[in-house]
Amino acid sequence: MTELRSVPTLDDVARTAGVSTATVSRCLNSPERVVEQTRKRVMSAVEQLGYTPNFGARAMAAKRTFTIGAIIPTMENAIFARGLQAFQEELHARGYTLLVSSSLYQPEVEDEQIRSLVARGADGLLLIGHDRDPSVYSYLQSRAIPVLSAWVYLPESDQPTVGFDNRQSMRALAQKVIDFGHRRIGMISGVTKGNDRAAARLAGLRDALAANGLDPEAMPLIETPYEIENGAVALQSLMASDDPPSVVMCGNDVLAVGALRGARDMGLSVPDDVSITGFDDIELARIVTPQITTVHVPHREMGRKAAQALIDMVEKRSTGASVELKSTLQIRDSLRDLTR
Amino acid sequence: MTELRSVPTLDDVARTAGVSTATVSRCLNSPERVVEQTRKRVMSAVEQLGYTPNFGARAMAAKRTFTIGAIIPTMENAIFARGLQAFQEELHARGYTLLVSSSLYQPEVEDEQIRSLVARGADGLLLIGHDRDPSVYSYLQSRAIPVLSAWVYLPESDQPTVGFDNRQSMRALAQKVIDFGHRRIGMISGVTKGNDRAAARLAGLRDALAANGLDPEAMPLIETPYEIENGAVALQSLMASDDPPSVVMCGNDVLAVGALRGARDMGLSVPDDVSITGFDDIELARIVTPQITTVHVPHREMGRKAAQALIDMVEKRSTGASVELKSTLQIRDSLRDLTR
DNA sequence: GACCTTAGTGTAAGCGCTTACATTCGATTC
DNA sequence: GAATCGAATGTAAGCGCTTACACTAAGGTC
Repeated sequence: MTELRSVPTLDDVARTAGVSTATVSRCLNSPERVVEQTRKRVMSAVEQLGYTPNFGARAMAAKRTFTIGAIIPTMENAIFARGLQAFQEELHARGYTLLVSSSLYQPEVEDEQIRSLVARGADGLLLIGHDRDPSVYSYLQSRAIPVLSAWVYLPESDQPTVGFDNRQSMRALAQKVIDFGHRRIGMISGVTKGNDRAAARLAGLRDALAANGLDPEAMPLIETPYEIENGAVALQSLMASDDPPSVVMCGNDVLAVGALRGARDMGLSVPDDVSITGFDDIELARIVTPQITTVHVPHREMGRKAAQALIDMVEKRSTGASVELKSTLQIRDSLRDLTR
Repeated sequence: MTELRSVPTLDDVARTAGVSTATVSRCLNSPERVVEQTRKRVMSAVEQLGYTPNFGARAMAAKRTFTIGAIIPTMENAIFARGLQAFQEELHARGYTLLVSSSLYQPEVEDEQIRSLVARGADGLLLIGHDRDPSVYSYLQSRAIPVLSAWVYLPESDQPTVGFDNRQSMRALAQKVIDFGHRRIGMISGVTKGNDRAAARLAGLRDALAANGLDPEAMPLIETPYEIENGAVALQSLMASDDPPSVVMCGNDVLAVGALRGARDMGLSVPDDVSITGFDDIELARIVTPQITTVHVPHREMGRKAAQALIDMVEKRSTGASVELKSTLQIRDSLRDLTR
């Protein structure tokens, strides 16, 4: 039965140690400014009382929180997990704490989360993608809160970005697909509205088609939220056509895995009856059979670089330059080479 | 070029609206106590200034944050994602915000995160599993912060739990495996130290062995962190034995998927050469080929129930009763029935 | 020996909010 | 018409912390 004494405050510690509150605060925040003997006394009082500083009070007085906020579209699939994990590790190593929320791909929810993180005193914010209402950026700017957009690379943007060129990457993959002799190409894209990464990937595929004399407008296309089940349904609908595609390119690996299952459920063999490609190179892509041809994104590196860049901005070491990462093609069994 | 005026405060709003700060505060927190006309004036001032309440100040004055903290072992694989998502949705519906951190399965890190969440004013805490240093619980108790342990069901514990009986569930699966004629059973377990769920699953398997006249001590066992790669390595090591098991039961689906890949890489066919089982029934289990026999855990329901129970505790409607959820066996292709 | 440093510590003014209590004022009651 | 009441609003005291500034004492300097 633990007694329920009230939570100890700085004052209690000061009284117990026989010093002023200022000294206690200094012991905690810049110990080198306090002489050893005093510090020991204070620390043992801290220990004895089980004191933990009140974060809100500290934030209010110091106007710093050493907290970074991140808002990702979803935690449910693995797209962001690895990058975020690396982001978090790097922050931790630099003495910052990460606060995460998920927006469920809904701009209004994201808005709310941004305000909530700001209200909580986040020193900086990591957002995914860059396409959002300008008022969001002006709100953050008026509060002098650094923002970094990740998972995209847009050097010409006002805001710094850390990521890769989604459009170019998809274009490269599509070029490979075309080089393999595919002409009837279908796509299962993520929802492009409010999602610049999805839109860029779609655009990249169209670029490749146009560059090879194929009609981008004629391409069978289904837009659907990033969920496995949706990939399965979409594939079946594409393959039900009179002139089904020889390859279905998916907006990400989650859709691709779904497409794979869709094909299997339909009795189609991949890649003999239809080829499938993904994007992101999440773990899933190498686990399914056949393994999925995809675009490898250096997620961990992106997370780490994003953390570094954001901290630099927060600590005023830079105003934020964009960082580009290179994606690479991962050609695996789910894509058939028709030229051989 | 947005001007960088300083962040508006309650005072600014009050001045703009020509009322006192108390009235503004009431408009925000209990609007029904303010007459319509005043409220409108205040709200338009809020709008006009782009005012957002300062969370720290609010928490300090009100001693309530409407924030719940959760600490999960990892975000990197999907084990907790679905349950947490449901937890978050339910909290949101009830007006609470969720703060998540991950402990990387390290008790010291978890400790630190707990203190950090408490310092941030969390009204209640969700933890995974129940096996931790008693000082953690007494610390929380001295601060009167409700805690709920999830992913386990331990009715006899001091603390409320919401989850299922890991031991019994694994025992049931093992019984099925034995009923299918398997006698040479190997296990790839998660690290049991500091992880009561992993330990319970291992114990459940041993229970079943003993109950069927098999020697629990003789069972080949590898303990390894929950990662796909580790599952692959462990399986290969188990199968390299002179008398390899006919079935490898894994501590969770992540290990099982790894084991599956390990078998494939070794040229073994599942389930003809070796059967594999998992635990959790995450999406992965149904995506791989063959689909994995596993224990289905109602993750979403668990998340929802946990949120309800925790809020009830925070709002003093209950002191927290444990809730048991039922797991169910999912027999799929990765387990061979040797009796037919 | 008077004066200046400087290191170590204390004093006290906020930071932005909520809320107990005080005040005001129009409506109701007799 | 005076007394009473209650609804709407205002006043002001903290909540727990950081930090600018003030103070003290011990060395150094000339």
